[in-house]
Amino acid sequence: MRTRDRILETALRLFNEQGYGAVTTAALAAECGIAEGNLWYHFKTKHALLEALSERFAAMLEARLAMPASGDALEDYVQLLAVAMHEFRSFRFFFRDQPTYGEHSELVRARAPQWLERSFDQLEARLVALADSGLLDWPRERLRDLAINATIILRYGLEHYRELGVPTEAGSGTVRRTLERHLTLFEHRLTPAAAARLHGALAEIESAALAA
Amino acid sequence: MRTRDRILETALRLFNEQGYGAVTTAALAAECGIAEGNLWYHFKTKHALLEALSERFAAMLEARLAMPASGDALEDYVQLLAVAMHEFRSFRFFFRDQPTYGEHSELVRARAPQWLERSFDQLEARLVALADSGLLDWPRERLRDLAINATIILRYGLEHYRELGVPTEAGSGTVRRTLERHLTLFEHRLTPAAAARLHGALAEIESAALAA
DNA sequence: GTCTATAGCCCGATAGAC
DNA sequence: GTCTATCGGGCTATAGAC
Repeated sequence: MRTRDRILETALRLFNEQGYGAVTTAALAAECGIAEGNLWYHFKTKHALLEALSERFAAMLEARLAMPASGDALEDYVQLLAVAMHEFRSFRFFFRDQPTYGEHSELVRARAPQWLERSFDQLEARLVALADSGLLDWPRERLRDLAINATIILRYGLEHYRELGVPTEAGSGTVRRTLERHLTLFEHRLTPAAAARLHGALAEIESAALAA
Repeated sequence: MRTRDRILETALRLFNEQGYGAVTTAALAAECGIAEGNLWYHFKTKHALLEALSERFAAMLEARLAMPASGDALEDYVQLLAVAMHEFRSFRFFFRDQPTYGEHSELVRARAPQWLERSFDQLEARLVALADSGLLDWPRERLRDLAINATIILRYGLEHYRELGVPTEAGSGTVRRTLERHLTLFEHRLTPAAAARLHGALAEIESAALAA
């Protein structure tokens, strides 16, 4: 069973780096240090490998969507940001290459709209908690637009820096910069104390991700 | 010379719909109504076809970046939005598929960072004009972050709706919705009159794009 | 479970007649 | 300029020995 897991981990890494279509089964086998034929023993097709990764991806998303709130609105918001940014990087190719024709699992393509809507719900709920705690002053009927904009900024953060020619590996500081800039969306409507606590907490997210 | 142009137009349409890698030269020739061999008379390689499209893309970008300001800050901002949204749709695959390994022209990959920075400059300048006109109340040192966030929201608008499962063809209303939501970024800091004028102007952008 | 060898396919590109 | 015919190569996947 260890070979199968090593294939999955190596495939995920290579897909994240180069994209599903650009990674040949020959290259994958070489990187795993096994013969190409052995690949087909563990996965009948290349697509089956993608489906196996999709299930791990789905599990990670569902775990994040089921994340309980502690009651400390500010802490909960930061926690969601940390988990989400980790998710974007861990399964980067699912987020990045989704549009590319034919490269995606039916599982992901079918559930993506609902996952996205539920992610908006989740982020919006945490923003509502901030507002209800008196830390954020924002008209409630516009909190959803704020949640959607924040999601887009955070989600495409890595690709934004890649296009700028900035290295995006873990520790590059791009996650931190994305998080800081996303605060521009509503920072001026936070209490000064809440804004200060948020800035401090964001600084720790990237280092926490590196330690993990 | 007309066949060459028809190839370019058809290729651009198919690439925008399916991606460069997913469009085979056989499919392209069939869609053009010509033999595949004829393709190689007009373009030595598939990559040369991409380079030819890249030059048109570059020309469109440079034209937008050189767009003069009329002096009416609000009018100029709306005009920039209209041109940019048209650009995103016209050369959608360049924006969408840029990360996909090997699918891009050296020309685009090399110039992308500078184009992006200059686009931020351009948008920031128009926001500064809004602020200087007294229509927008925003701290000047944070206008660049606002410009970057706005660019990301606008640029990934189509892909955001695609992922949600919403049709994104011209006339689908997704451009209008993206423009409206991007106003959430700073609408509350506009004078009421400016906000009203902006909302009215945005409504016309999509219909203008359809007429064009 | 892992290997070697190879089949089968599709794609980009060439050659050369018209 | 446009066509038909075909090649060479790379990729996914299979067959079968060990």
